[in-house]
Amino acid sequence: MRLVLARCSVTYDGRLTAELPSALRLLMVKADGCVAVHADGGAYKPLNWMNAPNTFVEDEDRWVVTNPKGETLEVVIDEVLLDVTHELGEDPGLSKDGVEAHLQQLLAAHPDVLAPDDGLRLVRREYPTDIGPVDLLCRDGDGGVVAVEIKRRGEIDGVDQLTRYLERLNRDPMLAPVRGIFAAQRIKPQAKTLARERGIACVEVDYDELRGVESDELRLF
Amino acid sequence: MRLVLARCSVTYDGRLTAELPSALRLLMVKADGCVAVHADGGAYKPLNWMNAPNTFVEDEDRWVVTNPKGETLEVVIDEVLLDVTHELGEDPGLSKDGVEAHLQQLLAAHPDVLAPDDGLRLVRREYPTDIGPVDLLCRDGDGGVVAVEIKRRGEIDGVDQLTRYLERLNRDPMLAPVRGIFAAQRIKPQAKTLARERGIACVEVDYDELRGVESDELRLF
DNA sequence: GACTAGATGTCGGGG
DNA sequence: CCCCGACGTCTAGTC
Repeated sequence: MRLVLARCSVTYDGRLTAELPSALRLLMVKADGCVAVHADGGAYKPLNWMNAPNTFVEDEDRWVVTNPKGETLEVVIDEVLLDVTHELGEDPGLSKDGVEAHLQQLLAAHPDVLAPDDGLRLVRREYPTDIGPVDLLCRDGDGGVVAVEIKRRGEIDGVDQLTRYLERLNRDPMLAPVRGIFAAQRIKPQAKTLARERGIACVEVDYDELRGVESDELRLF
Repeated sequence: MRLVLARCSVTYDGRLTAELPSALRLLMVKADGCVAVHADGGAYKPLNWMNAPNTFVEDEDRWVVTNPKGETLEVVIDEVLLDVTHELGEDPGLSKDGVEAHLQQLLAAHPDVLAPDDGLRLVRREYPTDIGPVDLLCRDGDGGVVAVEIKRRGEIDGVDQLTRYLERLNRDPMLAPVRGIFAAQRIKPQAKTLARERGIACVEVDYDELRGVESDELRLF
């Protein structure tokens, strides 16, 4: 990784055109060749950047970065305060926990939480349709089919997504009629309203409680 | 801005839980207090980060960053290769051109491009509804109302967005019936299919050609 | 503060 | 390679 603190101006020409007048900034060049131009603020997003793969041509006071898509980043350097290079090596990488996948896993194991009185049983996770997989497909105690869309945060586009799935599923005479459940840790009022209009049930799931149920069960063994 | 190259391990506990085992990384602390942990690859996105505002507590070999939402980033430092601090000052900022706003501007000036035979005239840009503004509202030669949704890239959620607007607009007896046009530089097949099912017209707009029309008109003055 | 829509979104998975 | 959905999305704008 190479770090350069420099007074520089930058132009990007690609998916859009953007310009940065001359100022002090950090130029970061990573081992994979990607380049980022950072100001001293504004979260982690750089002002300008070019992701790998790209070609890097360095002149005395000018960098030209181009990529196969024909985008260009040009840095004109007026003054250099720092220019250091270090090899960091491969990163062992990040392990994550607690995202939507885990919520889906927990609900797949405990579909009853979604509708305590309906006797829901899981048919399949990621049930395929021609427009993508439904998170959970279940049947209730009466044999009725239930499609479940799971989000960490329930917003209006999630309701649209479930609506599209229901539309497809209901064309299958083996499944129809299919009803929908929209499940999330928190569901926004607008999303609830839209769901109600469309006859879709909303369930707000308590993630910590669900993990509690899970660990209770483990404790039984 | 402070730049630290260090062998370190990192944990984040907040919207999710994430861990990074010990390795050489770049720690970047900006003037606004935000912290980013970068590996030597993987585009501009850091492995872990905490955006401002947050509180930063530094020990001999441990950083603890917390924010008002109760999220925590902890960095345990094993070895420091570099630790430099420079004041960069306020950045003059980025100027952009060519995004969706410009496309909307061009189409507002030339709605005829969207349906050459219909005699479209612009009624209003950003026509308000109770769920947000429609990009363009037009009338055709027969007085029929047309709602236009503009995207740089036409995808399925854009069709959903326009569908929601049409639903609202068609409740207004002064406007109904309202038909929809979905305009973008490129429209994905799935989005076209969904639009067709819903009776929404798709128009792929040539941005450069449209700019050409614009400059031709300017030339007439 | 809530809600909406845009982003050079980025990133990862599946066909 | 494109297509698609998730993201600690982030961010700017409106109400």
